[in-house]
Amino acid sequence: MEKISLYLVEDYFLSRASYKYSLEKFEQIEFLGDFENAQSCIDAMDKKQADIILMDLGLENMNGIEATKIIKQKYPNTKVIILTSHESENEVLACLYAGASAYALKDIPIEKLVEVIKAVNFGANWYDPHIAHIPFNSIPKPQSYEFNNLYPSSDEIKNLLTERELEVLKLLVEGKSNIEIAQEISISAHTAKAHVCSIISKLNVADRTQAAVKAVRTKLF
Amino acid sequence: MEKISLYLVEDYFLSRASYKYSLEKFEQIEFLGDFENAQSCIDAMDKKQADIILMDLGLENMNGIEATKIIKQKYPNTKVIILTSHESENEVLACLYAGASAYALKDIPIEKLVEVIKAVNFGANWYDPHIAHIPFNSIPKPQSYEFNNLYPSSDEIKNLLTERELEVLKLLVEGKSNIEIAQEISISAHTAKAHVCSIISKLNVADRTQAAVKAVRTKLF
DNA sequence: ATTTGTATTACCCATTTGGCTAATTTTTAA
DNA sequence: TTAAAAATTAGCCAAATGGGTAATACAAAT
Repeated sequence: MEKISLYLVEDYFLSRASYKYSLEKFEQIEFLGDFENAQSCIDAMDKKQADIILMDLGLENMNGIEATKIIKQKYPNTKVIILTSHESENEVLACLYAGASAYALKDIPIEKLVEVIKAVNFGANWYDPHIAHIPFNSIPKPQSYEFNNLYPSSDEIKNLLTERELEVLKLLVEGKSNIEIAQEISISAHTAKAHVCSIISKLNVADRTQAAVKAVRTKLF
Repeated sequence: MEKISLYLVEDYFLSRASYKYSLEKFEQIEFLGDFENAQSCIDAMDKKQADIILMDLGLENMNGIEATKIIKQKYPNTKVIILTSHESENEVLACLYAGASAYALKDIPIEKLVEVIKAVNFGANWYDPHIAHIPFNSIPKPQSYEFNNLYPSSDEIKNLLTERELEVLKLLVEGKSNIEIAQEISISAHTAKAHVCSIISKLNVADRTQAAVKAVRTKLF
């Protein structure tokens, strides 16, 4: 069985030594090196690519999120596992956006971490149960569970509405009232209202709030 | 090593037989049963829960998305792997929203499927490379990669508003009027209105539409 | 040349909304 | 125990909203 090669980025010396010591015991793992900052790891990657990088977040100079982004851009085949004690929603999402395959908290037992490494190497993702709700919550809610109208497609809306109506909808989403919309695009309040009525009717919703929510949900604006 | 117990839901008889035949060869897998419709599987789950359910999407009566939702609500510990030929973005997102742990396309080799089953059983997620960009794209783009200003925080709103106000805001986002909100949570229309006013004031917006947009934009709902 | 679709404006009317103040009860925290 | 915060209800009022119909103008398509 092929070994899984691995780099470790962790600024705290003792943690680094401890992980290295623990991980080297596992036969399936080939511990290629450990670094106290992200740049050293990137330099090492330029010479020899690892299958997996264990990445801390709180680092000097370049933080783990930026490092993950750079590494994934240069070496998309290398998988990054975030290994940190940070649990903030923002940091988790930013890491995943940057391309991390897994997010582990530092209290993870070493045996479990090895399982995560194997799963990630296979192509899976893994999120620590404490933060797993965060990526899950970023999945948009479908309108229903029927095949036909799961999500309103943004193209659908674009085709349904006229140019002018889309213009009005955009302002509506920005929170403008009918009168403000009218002023913005230099039409009468009556016209603005007519457009809004038309939008509401075409989108098949009850009021402007739902129209705005629908537009935002479909990533139209 | 503990075996991984498994149900299979697939409407096409030949596919079902083929998967059953193939999967039963693997020692780590305990094939508990196969069903041509989702309800039969749910009924079976009520008697004996499986670790993993392989779920087709296009089924008679109840489709695989609905089935996944129901199963995950009743048995959150059971993991669902979608096994289908559908590749539409909407269906993928709806499945994941419903709680599926993995999404495999039917051309997957059986050995790979078994690896997916093992990874999912461990707690990982897996998305077929053909559709992996879909959940990835649902992760919102951070404003920067600096720790401080990654995203406008939804925690901010959560802290600002009371429990009750968050409840009302959720209904507001769903497009409910004050009266409907009142009925929904069994309070008077006056109270519902008071909550909405308070929300508008606290979020520092002009009206309910802006409040809804702000909530959706910050991924609060 | 005529139809069609869109944009524009207008009016009427019932309902909803948002701002304001104020009182009572419940819950929570100090 | 007392004080503060939150939830509940109420009434008043001006403004905004949404539904309906309808007329005019203009451009594009048939």
